[in-house]
Amino acid sequence: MSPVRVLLADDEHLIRGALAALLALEDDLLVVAEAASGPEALAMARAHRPDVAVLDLQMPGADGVSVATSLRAELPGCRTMIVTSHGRPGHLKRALAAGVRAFAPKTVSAQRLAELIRTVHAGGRYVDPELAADAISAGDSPLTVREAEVLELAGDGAPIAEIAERASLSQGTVRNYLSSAATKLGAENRHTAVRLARERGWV
Amino acid sequence: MSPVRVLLADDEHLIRGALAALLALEDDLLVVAEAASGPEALAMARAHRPDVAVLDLQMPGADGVSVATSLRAELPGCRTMIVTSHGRPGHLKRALAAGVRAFAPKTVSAQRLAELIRTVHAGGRYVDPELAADAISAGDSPLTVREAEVLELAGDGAPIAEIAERASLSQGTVRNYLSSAATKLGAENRHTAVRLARERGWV
DNA sequence: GGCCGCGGATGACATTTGTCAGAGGGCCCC
DNA sequence: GGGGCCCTCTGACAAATGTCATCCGCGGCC
Repeated sequence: MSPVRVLLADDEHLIRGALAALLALEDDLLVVAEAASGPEALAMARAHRPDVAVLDLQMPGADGVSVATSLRAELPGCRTMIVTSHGRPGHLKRALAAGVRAFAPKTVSAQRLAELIRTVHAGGRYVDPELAADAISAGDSPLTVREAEVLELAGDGAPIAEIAERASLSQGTVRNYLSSAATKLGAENRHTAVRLARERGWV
Repeated sequence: MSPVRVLLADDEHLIRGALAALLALEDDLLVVAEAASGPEALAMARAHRPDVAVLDLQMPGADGVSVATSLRAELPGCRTMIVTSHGRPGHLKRALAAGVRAFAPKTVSAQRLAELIRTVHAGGRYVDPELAADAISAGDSPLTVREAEVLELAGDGAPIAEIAERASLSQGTVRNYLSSAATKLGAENRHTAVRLARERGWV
């Protein structure tokens, strides 16, 4: 049986290299390409057509989920999985929606990762139980589209005026959205609201 | 010549394990202990007395810099180095002040890391050139002790009243500190001020 | 058609925050 | 002793923000 062809994408050279070395020890796995950014991961995937793509969630250029979305369209035969340091419930949700087959934190062992790659290649799925529990308990976002939009623009602490301009809304409207978003999230003001929404992966 | 005894501390099992495997390939390096948190790193160091401690900056319990500080006091013979994903200028400064001998981003290769460990063991020092440049251009914190303190309490978006209470200050004083801090940082409001100070590693 | 509910928008009003001037006390250094 | 810097506080005013009542348009439903 021919080995599983794997693409590794992670911007941290140290980790990517170490991972490649470890996976190389497995007879049935073959790392055929490595990438340090989202776009590079796409290019490498096109060139090497891997069976499984192991993607870091945070990468320069394009994050793991958007890479997975593109891959799904371009290389339907290529299964994708996400590995990440900071798993937020919303990320998991977005990832699954993008057709990602597995979602694991970087706290898993290399042994386990190898197993996951085999599982995914065989058509299976896997989601870290703890992340899954978080995602379920966090539930769906109670925010409307506009609320989330405005909340995102408020993310870097910009004043209302700037948010209003960037969203092409009146300042009053922006304030209402922020207010209702904060109420829904149980926050005292928009800044804590932003933080909470981020923690739950809703922005 | 006996090998360099190395302690690896990183909360991401995947990376720690992979790293250990890679370093094991070097004849002159010996990973004698691994830890997944700050306190565990300290305990392992006490038990195994490594020559060099490779510490992740972000760990549960206690971050790399505080571990380095404790190690310096308890095991003066143990050299410390920090490896991190997100290098902020202020972290570098704090690390050097704590007696850390090397500071590198996780984008370095394992080969390079092995070299660094040897350099540090031999008494040398190393700072990633890019991080060093950032640190120099960022300069010293213009904030007074209290300003930084209040700014930190403002970190999670709490209202002034709460900050004042937690800092045991009058609300007016808090507002003044936040205002002057924001002015010094060139921010429009305290929230962007917090963000900027965080980026520069001043809080 | 008429009615209801809902997301979206607006303006008015109250509260919070930012800014400024000033003032007293403590500390260090010349 | 004097000067300078920081800490703390106060009071007052301007600006930003939060809250609320209300209105509009749209789709579903009786």
